[in-house]
Amino acid sequence: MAKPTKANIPITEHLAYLLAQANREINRQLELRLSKEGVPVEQWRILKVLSDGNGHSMGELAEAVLLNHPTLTKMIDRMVSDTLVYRVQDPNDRRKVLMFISDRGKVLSKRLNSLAVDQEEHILESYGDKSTSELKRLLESLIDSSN
Amino acid sequence: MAKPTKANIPITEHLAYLLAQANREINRQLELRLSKEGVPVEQWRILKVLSDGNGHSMGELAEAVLLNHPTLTKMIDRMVSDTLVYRVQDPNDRRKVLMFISDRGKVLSKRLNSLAVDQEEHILESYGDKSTSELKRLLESLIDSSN
DNA sequence: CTTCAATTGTTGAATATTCAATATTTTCAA
DNA sequence: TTGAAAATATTGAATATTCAACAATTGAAG
Repeated sequence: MAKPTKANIPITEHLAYLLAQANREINRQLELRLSKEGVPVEQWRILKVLSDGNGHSMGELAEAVLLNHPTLTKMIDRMVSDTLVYRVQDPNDRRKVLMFISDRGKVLSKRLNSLAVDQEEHILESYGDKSTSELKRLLESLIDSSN
Repeated sequence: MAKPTKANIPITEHLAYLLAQANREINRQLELRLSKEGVPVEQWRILKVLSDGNGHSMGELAEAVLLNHPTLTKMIDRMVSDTLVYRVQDPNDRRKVLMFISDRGKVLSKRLNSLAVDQEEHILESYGDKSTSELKRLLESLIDSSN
């Protein structure tokens, strides 16, 4: 007689595993490109978010760049030393710190962006236009459905 | 006149970012479930890979569970202390160490699997059958095209 | 008003990961 | 057969991340 339980799924069929694997691979490629500027992926994200020119609180930023608070604080400390960003106390809520991108940060951000865009284009070539946009759509929708 | 360069893409449209975000979210959910057994996601992966009953070398295992060698070595050290897995020197190539799952490891692995399957089912419900299988297909194909 | 809970960010200690160096074994060319 | 190079795993030091505690400010109830 057949077992009532579902057949054992190999790890390579778990969505969680496929996401981790794909993320690892794409991240590795991006890391490699950004390393030409000696910048970790997280700093690219931070600069990119701040490059709208607005002030962003640490909490908001942590959420946006997928880092938890203490890790972000310490990374921002380094970026402040490198004069890529700077802190301003929020005048409307003095618990908050608003982060801004510096001129130097903007210059670097532009160079990083073209490296990142290079990668996107490389993916489009090898993986295809259609698959890429479909994958992005599905990922967005997965993220939405998880909240 | 229009700029010849591509318009600045927001970070939320980069595939690398969407993958990181989705991975973070799904991983967090899985982590939460596995925490009922006090086991990190990586140990679930290790046990799952080893639960075919065969010996797997450290290199092979590191690749399969998405960890680099030194990290895996140290995690395996802990799992050996917990008697979930054990090391055997490969008789055919004495540079290698073959990892095996213990009986205790098998018992734990089964419990972890149902937690992981729970999650898959939860995703199927909220995200849909069709989207899930399509997403998996696209992820596999992205991973393939990256090698 | 006053007080107490919630929010925000940082810090220091504990933990985990990574990098470079090492040890061992195997492979392979001379 | 020998010796150098490659492959495999581990180690220890350097880095990075996380957790829990803390400090400061705000919000809100009484």
